[in-house]
Amino acid sequence: MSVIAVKLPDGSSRSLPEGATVRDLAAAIGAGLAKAAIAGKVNGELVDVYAPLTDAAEVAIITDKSAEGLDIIRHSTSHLMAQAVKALFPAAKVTIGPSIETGFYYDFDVEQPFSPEDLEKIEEKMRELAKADIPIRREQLSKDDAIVLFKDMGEDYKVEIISDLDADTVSLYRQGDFVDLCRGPHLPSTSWCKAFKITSIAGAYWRGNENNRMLQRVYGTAFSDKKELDAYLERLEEAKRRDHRKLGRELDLFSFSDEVGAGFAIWHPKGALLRTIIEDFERKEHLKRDYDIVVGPQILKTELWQRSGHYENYRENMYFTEVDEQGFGIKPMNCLSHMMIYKSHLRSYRDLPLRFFELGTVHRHERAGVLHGLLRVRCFTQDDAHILCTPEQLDSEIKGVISFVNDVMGIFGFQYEMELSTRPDKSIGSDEDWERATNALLGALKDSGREFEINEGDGAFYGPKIDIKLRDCLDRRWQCATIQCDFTLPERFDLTYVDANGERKRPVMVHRVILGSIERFIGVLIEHFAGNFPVWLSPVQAMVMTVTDSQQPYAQQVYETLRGAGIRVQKDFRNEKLGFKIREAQLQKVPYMLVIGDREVETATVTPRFRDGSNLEPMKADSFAEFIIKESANHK
RNA sequence: GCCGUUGUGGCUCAGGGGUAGAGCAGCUCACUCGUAAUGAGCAGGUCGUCGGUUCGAUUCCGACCAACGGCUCCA
Repeated sequence: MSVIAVKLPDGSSRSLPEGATVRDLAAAIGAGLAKAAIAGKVNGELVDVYAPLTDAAEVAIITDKSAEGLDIIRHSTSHLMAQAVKALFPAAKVTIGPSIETGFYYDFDVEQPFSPEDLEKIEEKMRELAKADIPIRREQLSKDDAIVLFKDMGEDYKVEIISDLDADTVSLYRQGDFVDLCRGPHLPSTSWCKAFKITSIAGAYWRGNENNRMLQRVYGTAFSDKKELDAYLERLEEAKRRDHRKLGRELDLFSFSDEVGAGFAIWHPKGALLRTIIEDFERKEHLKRDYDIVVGPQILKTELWQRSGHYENYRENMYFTEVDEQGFGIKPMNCLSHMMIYKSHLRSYRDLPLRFFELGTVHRHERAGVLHGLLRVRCFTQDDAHILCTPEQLDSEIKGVISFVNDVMGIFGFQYEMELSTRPDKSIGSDEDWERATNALLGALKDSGREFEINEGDGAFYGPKIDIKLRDCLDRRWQCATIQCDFTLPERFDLTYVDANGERKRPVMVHRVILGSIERFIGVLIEHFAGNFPVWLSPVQAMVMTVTDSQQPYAQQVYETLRGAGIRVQKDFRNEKLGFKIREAQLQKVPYMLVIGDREVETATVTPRFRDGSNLEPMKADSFAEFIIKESANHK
């Protein structure tokens, strides 16, 4: 019998008998590894443990410790779920079932949508099949044979997928009587699915196209062991506890009302104060960076929207009204008035760049099913700016915005990632303009030295964009900041400036937001801090509370001193037990509580108690005010 | 917009073909109290909206509205 030699990741090589598989290799290295091997990577390609090795191949063993291993576990678990569904509902047609970031899903075409009880049955069946330890084996078939096979089984979707494939042969995976078209690799057998849970069910269009039939998508998650699964489920619970819709109500920040209308938040005093703090911060930061604050109206004539292209491309998202037989569009974006401000003067190249900043409130008619708390609303305020500059200034302006984003994200304590989105199908403007704009963004991204991704066809209709996704403390990503190039609007509005030679030139425009929508940003902020806002953002920074009625006069003095110093302070002089007042302030997540008892009255001090239960040293009320002011200035 | 689930007092939830209950919050009274809930009493709902079935609907049926979980779309 001849012998082959394979190379391992550490550079060493191993001799194996011809026909040896990945599993054999793992066994040759050690019994522990053989037990942990769920797949292999041969010459950079993932394969099953049953895959035979070839001479001189570079081989790595994949275990459940790696991201690739987890991916395979999830993918195989989705197959296990499909097997269970076919066993319980033979009429169900299988479609696709990939692993995703948080687990996996499988889409089924069924006459009757699954009920919660069905899901329980499916999960139970999955356990049963996993326990049976059914081997999962790969088969290779010609395309035509595969089509016949799936046609005979009535799996029309699989037939469609295979027919679209550009290959002569396809691979199948068989586990018991269940067969699925799949590239693989998969786990050695079903018993390797050890820790999984079906999490939810939802409708999903076949191939993601809303004109197609709606399928039933069953979501689940899987991990290499129970402990990690439990940790994930606990994280879901934590996310639920932090849900900004729940905290928004509990902290009395905002609400929604049927009578007001879907997607329109109403801001209660504490929420409105939080907004104001953020908005004041933004004005200050923009003025620091040479932006000009501007303000435009809420509705503008329909003809203006026609001229800008919004009427053509964005009409279905806009609200329209009529006043004195004149049509108006409620603004879904702030750019138009900024354009008109630019046009109000003859501009020189010496004026540029011009940076117009507006905390602009916009209305967008979002489809009913997409609304979600503050994260997706129909009326929101953007920290919007339009930069008008010469083509030569474009690069440095974009870099300036990226650095602005970096500063602000640092202050709020968010990590972030950047993505470049290119020209979509529905768009306006010439190919040359698109290319120029895309290159400008690409150049700035490369210069930033940070990693970024490219989303083909994801740009706005008027230009390419950089999207910035911040990452919260639960590692979730949120789209907030965006930087969008626009060579089209200056053209449509015939914006010009006079260059050094006295010639009329066309400026370039950049739309950009830093926080994006104040609403969405606050939603993210609430969840990120679980409502425990840092002192500089807390709508109520301190609560003065008395032990008994007798301390009221002094407590009132403390309250007035702090109010006078600009501290956001409230008082609780109710005739309640101290424990009760502390509990309430604690639930309201107020950072500092100032308990005023006889001790404080006698020494004319306050003893600040932080919401984590720790105390500061007793101090005079004005020292406490200074302390809060200093903390706030440092964005603590 | 599409699929599924849900809709009972401010909040969390029970109930169910014969015109509704609990806890918390609210109000009143007593207690004057030192770091996460003092006690007692009172009040509060045309059971999401509009139709239909029925002697009778909050309960059954239908439509609409809204919320929730997704899909598609997006700041």
